[in-house]
Amino acid sequence: MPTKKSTEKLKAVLPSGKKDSNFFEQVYDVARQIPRGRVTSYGAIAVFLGTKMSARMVGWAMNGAHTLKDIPAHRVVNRNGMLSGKMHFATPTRMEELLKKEKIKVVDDTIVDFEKKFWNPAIELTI
DNA sequence: CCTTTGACTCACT
DNA sequence: CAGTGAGCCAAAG
Repeated sequence: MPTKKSTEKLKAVLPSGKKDSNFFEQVYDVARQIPRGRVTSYGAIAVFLGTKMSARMVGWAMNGAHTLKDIPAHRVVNRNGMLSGKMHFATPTRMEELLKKEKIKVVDDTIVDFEKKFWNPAIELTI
């Protein structure tokens, strides 16, 4: 299990320079592993992390992930498949375009066939 | 240290 | 069926 690799990255993971925040680490680790052309939801990641009720934290972590640029935050949307976080990108249309580049159809700020493109970390990563 | 907020979700009205 | 409220946890101010 390539967990060691994630540990290396720990040094630059947090915006505040705090490397003890295991929560953020996990969120970033999962987000990085989202396959191209697939998407997941904040809630799914939250469940995977064990804090299923608090998907907000995932979104908050994504905010920090924005600085790292190695995190495909555009592949993470809310449970409806709507690009709720698009406004947090450089441009509101950036997220949409990134998704379209990955063959993901986006209509009205919502991912088409979201359930079909859905990537469940709890299953794919099989903890 | 206490208050506010935040890219969510579920549930009740 | 749609809207509003509350719950959840952690970080930033």
